[in-house]
Amino acid sequence: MARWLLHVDLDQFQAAVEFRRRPELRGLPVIVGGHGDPDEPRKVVTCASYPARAFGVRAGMPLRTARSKCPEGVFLPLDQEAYADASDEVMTLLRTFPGRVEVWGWDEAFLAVDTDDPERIAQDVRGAVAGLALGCSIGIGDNKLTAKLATGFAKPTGKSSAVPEAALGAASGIFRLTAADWTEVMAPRPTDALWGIGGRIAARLAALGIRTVGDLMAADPRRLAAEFGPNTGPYLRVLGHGKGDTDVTVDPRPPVGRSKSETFPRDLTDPSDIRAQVARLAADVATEVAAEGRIAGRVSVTVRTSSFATHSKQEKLPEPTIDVSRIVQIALRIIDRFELNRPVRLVGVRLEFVRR
DNA sequence: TCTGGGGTCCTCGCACCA
DNA sequence: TCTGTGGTGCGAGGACCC
Repeated sequence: MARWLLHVDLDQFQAAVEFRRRPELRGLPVIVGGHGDPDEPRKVVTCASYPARAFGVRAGMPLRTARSKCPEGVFLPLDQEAYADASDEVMTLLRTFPGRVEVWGWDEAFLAVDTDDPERIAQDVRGAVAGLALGCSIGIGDNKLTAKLATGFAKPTGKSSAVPEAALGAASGIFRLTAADWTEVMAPRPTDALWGIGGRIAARLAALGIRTVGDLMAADPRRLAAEFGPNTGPYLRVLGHGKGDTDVTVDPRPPVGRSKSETFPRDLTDPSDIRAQVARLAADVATEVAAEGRIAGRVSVTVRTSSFATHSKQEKLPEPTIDVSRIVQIALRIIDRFELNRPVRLVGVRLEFVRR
């Protein structure tokens, strides 16, 4: 029997959770984000239902833009608690299948299974998830990278502009991608089709004449190392060849840190207002961290100005602490090191934990 | 498309020290 | 004592992901 990785990705997750409690919204262009008010400035779309996507609405788009593209859209506020509960339901269900489950965010998981018929298991998973009144797409691969990319071809919308021939019949919501068909499927695609390569790295690759996955496969590793560093350079080439992690970690890794940030509806200019917001966020995040019994070893403060320039300063604590007032005091000391001479649109406070 | 919030990991420059 | 060098820790920033 062979080892397979199944990447399970819930479809239009936040919208689907809303459909469960408001079935009358099914089939409508639903847009979830912010407080559900499309007039609210500086809030963005978290999830658009497939009908809303047909209007050009996308995650990350300002709500105001979404409304101009889709005036008849139904705008709903985020309900983190409901999504967390729904996610738990799905992950609990996945753990009833033979195999190992690694949770990957709210709406994704990897399932490692030993089988000669991974499609059969994928169909069973889809059926079980449908029993929760949710939908999912499943990518089957020989590692996490191929499984994850396969999901993109299994999505109902046909996420990619050029869906491979084999996926055209994938109304089943399942697609398999392995080393055997990697070159045929992926080589003609742009480098940012790969999981882990975004717009910035794709642009830097393009400057080296590397535009497609096929180009990346043939690239000189020394040249990549010179451009991207001794670790990232060779790693990019490995990605290009479709090699990926096969380890599935059942136990969640301990978090490295916790942060809170806020973009204000209007820029802040008064330093005392900025200090007050930093103190509030620091107190919030420190209270949460203390409640979980974690110990902060480092405090970091981020400031984003009206021009979107983002700067952060940090301080390692002489003694790790869970004391909220002490953390607030340090955060204020850090914000006082900034030159607050430009309007500020966002501040954030991050705590990094001491490993125990 | 005037660009959220919460994460993780990597790189680079600098200071310090042996 | 002065200078060079290499390791290490820290701070800042970049990039990616959902």
